[in-house]
Amino acid sequence: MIEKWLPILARCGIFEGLQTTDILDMMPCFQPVVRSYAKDDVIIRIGDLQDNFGVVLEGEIIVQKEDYAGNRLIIGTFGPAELFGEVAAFAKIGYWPNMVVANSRCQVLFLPIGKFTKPCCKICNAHQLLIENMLRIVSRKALIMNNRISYLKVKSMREKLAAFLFEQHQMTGNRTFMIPMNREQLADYLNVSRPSMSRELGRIRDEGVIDFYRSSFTIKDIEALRRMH
Amino acid sequence: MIEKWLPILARCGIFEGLQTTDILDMMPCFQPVVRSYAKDDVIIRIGDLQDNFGVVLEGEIIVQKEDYAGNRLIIGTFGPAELFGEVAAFAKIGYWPNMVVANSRCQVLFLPIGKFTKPCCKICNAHQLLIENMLRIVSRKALIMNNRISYLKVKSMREKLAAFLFEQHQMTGNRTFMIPMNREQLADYLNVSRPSMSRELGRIRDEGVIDFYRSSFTIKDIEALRRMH
DNA sequence: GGCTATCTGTAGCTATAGCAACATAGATGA
DNA sequence: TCATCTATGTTGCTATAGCTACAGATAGCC
Repeated sequence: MIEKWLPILARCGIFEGLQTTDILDMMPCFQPVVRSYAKDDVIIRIGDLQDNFGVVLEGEIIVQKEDYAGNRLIIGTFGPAELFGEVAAFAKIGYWPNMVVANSRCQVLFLPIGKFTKPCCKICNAHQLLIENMLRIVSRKALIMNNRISYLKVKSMREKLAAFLFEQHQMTGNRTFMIPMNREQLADYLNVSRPSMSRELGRIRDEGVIDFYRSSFTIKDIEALRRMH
Repeated sequence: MIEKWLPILARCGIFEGLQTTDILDMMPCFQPVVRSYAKDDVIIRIGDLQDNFGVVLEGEIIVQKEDYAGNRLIIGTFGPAELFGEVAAFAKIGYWPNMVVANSRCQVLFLPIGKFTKPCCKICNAHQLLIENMLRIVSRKALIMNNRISYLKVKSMREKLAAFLFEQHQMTGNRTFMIPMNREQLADYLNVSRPSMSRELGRIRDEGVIDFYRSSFTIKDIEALRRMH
């Protein structure tokens, strides 16, 4: 059953430097669990007890915060071979600090962290490597959050949008690109209201700096966009 | 010279589970550097090349972001035995992503990360422990940032203040406590303007929920404060 | 004691963005 | 093809918080 997902697992950062045969060999030690979810299923609720973390095998999940009033902040979206919950798991606080929902039909593998810090698997040399990989992964994710704070720090919506669009431009290396979110999600990502965001996007377009249609954006004046943030 | 700081290092999370003699033994391998700074000295500029991280030995440092207009966001303040820069160091991006300044006269120890991932020191058993400690530390810090995002997410200043004061109350376990920042710094921490914050603090006080004088705060109505966030 | 720095509180004005409500246009499905 | 639903754009009103400027209070220093 796990064999089916080996190609995905091999692309996963925690197993970097390992052979697929090694991964397969150590799997029984981890006693992994695979679960399936439908779109919009709640995978994890805030406060759920945690002794494991997730690996997305198929589909996409959203990690988010939500307050009593229903305001949502998207922490991130994760697809095949990406991890979630590993930060809280290794901080060992014992419960999930964020909500996780399915953004599409998806399959998720859960790995308990007990076996990571207490080596017991057949390939013990690999143990050291697993921890070093995990240290790198967690650090990277912490850094993404650090950058994320930069977004949220910015006061004006114009700056948030400029920073976001400029980053998308740099990531894709293209002046025209598709963003991986709809308006509602982008607003939740930048932590602003959708109508206000649409209004500001319109203004920036009217100034001739960008153009857009739905999820497709084109930067017409890169310098102006850079000056905005 | 390093001997002088052993009591501080022993309290440091990376050496948890090690004897002070072990710490002393492995120090030559790390080729540590100790530097002194005066208040307000810039310790690290954004973009400085990074192959190490810092341990505060004495005094206090501030990790912050600053934009061209001089707006500042305080990421955190760190005192004796606390680390800074280890997240970026182990994410291996090669440069410092935040600015670090001295909040008082201070002494800082810098440890290169090369020796962490490539064991070579005399006490090699300890190597494994160092990495596991570091994984826990980095995860915790990532989690603090995750919580920090919760603060910044909140739209209204009232909610930010309520969340902050409530957390201070829970941390100290006391209804009266001193906050470790002045008004200007608190405003930069919550990412709001100082006058607006003073105004809102005054309102909350007028409602009989809190009382304060300078850095000393007293919560008079815990339930009301809890309801605010 | 008196001087100066810095910190904190206050007030008025204004710009920004939230919100609700509605309009339009794709997309989906019977 | 039509009907429905969802995503997106638009508008007006309003509340919030930013900003500047100033005033009072405190602390440090000579």
